[in-house]
Amino acid sequence: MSDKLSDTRKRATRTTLREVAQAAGVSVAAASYALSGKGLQRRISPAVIERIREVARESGYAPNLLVRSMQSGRTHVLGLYSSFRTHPHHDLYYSRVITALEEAAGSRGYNLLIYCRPESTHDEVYGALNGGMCDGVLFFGPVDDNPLLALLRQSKLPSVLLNHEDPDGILSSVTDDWRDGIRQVVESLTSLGHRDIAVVTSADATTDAPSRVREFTRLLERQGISVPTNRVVPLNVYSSEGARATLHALLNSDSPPTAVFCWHDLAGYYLLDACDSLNISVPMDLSFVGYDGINWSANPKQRLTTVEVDLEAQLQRAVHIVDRLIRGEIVTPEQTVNSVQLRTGTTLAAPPPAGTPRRLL
Amino acid sequence: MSDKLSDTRKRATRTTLREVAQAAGVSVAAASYALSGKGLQRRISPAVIERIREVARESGYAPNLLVRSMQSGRTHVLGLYSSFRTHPHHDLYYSRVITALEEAAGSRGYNLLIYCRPESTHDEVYGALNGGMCDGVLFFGPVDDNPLLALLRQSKLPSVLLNHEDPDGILSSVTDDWRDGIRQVVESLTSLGHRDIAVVTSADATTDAPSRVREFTRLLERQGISVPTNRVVPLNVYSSEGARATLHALLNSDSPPTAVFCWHDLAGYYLLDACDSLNISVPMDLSFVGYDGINWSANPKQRLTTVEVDLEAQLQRAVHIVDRLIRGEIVTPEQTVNSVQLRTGTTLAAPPPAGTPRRLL
DNA sequence: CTTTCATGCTTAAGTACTTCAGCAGTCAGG
DNA sequence: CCTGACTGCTGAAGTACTTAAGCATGAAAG
Repeated sequence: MSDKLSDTRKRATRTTLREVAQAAGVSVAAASYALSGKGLQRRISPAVIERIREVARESGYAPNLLVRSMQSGRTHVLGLYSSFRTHPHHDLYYSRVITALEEAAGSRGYNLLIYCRPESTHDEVYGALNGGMCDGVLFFGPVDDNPLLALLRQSKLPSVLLNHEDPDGILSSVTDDWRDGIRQVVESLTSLGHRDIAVVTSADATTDAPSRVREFTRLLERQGISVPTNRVVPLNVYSSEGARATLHALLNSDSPPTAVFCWHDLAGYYLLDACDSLNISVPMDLSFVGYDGINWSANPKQRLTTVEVDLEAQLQRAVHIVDRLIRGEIVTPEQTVNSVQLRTGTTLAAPPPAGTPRRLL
Repeated sequence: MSDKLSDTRKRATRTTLREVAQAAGVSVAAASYALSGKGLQRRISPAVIERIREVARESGYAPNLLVRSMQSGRTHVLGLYSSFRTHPHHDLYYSRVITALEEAAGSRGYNLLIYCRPESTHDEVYGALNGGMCDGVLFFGPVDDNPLLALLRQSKLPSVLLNHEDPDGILSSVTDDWRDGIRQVVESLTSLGHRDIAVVTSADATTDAPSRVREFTRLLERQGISVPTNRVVPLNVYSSEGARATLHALLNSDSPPTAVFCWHDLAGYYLLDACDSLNISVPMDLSFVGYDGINWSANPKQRLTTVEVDLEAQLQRAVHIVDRLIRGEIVTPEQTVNSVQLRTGTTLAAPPPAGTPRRLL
């Protein structure tokens, strides 16, 4: 007989502790003690405890976690902010990220709150992340001149950057040693004798493509090998046609490159497929190297030579750090850099002998 | 000069509205009006509003969303509960689910809370879902005799089941018309003349494998075609070796099946690869049909004949329904069934003529 | 017969906000 | 000189809980 509320309010409001207490004929405090298990040491009689429990069960009572979190200051939720627009071509990578994060977060008692609206303003995002709905934040995205990072640094919110270090060194980060990974790629290419090298990048600046590509060309130039701009081509549409178009842009020349570095493996596999359909033999005509170590294992004939990143370990580490920041076990930021390893596949060989006429298309 | 709190409490507590109000020399109410934008119609002078805003900006103040949600009853968060244990072989599918849900949720103003601990008890999960942290729940998982569903039905929590209908018809659901999909598979196989048919299933009962396989064998039996138990084999380890082992179990006989139905596409693609390495020609020696319509597009040579499911549309629909339930625009549950279509690939043909000696291994 | 103590509960304060109602102060109109 | 309206803010209640402190009762101890 809730005379007033049930008439005026429309929204089906959940059972509250007060209602349970009322129905059991006790005070709210008694109900709280009974249901939290602290009843006995707080001297609530077993009979009353049982009665309260019974009422709670019957009414489907579930304590309001918002209130609980407000008081305890803990939500047991980790926020995941990703500036990536979720394009299909990120699926294989993003899927690994989500799956590994779920595993890592769950094992430490956290759920995962995925922030779904990258088109918001920085202030909106900051408000959402720092609004108390999550205990800490994992931040996926580019780091240069990002106003959001300034807000995060100012806040006390435990945060860990993924894949990028904080230029200011204020926030914790977990990254792969991508500079060394790129170095390994460059070294293996040049030591095999490649000097005409192309790069497949992404037009999407929120990905890791720009930094990888920049480092790649920088290192090559230090060895006296320049990468002309017409040999840096984006792969934007991840389809057979898109891959073939990119390949055309790369190879339609009398002196096509002898090797291609792809900023991530998925691009590499699409291009390998395009090579196949265009009768370009890999690695005899053209070598390929990728990045990320994606296990495209249902297609084992051609395994891309790539830089293997232990993404799962990195994400586990990130959750570990943010957990310790949340618990106050550490206060100073930690920058973790995981080493990476070039993994030999079937797509890298020495270039054709100099002077060989090469017309691939 | 927070004399007491800052000494005793250790956790770095976020800036509160009270602190902002104090610093600006106004009441909490004034600060609230100023920051919420309702200042002018509530007659706070522009000068004071500006002062409060300034203090808030400097202190990095962000309103506590837990409190706001507690009062408004809205968190703008959708919970995703999935009983699937996230195995690598779910990646391609789960990735589509997450990506599509992010998109759908974000476009309607929701973030996504992924519940990460399927090993919890039903009461724990119920408490977490119904604890007020999310406005509604998308439920991914098996439906038969699930005690969690009983709790969800009892609660007022807006919920939508994905991929399975509520047997009791109380909860809303969005499913593909999988019975019809299976029917199309059976019809296309039998009309081509296949009568020796094997099934690849999963040992994991929390997947969709059991219901699909049950329906498949049921429909075959109604046509007088029985599927002996030794022709129902699980594929559990998603690797070249695992696929080869499953293929051996299926084909190591003098009368091997002429067609294989795989409960989902990923299994199908792994098996196609195993066939390739064992020199079994598909579809001449053996036909394959899958389910889900996964776009394994970097491997276009062999396209699995499969049942195309518009997962993205379904998830969008699910978010739409749960949104309307949350807003109270609909009260009665809605069962949406999306039609599916057998997509012709390269892996289905008529069986070898009867009497042909067949020894595939 | 009073004091002490344990028992079994209740009261109330605090959490960080929102929002309604209200209260001084000023000014114009009658 | 009094009334009414308007301005610019404050007080306090309400949100659903947790938890320390307190209070009434009865039994045992002195």
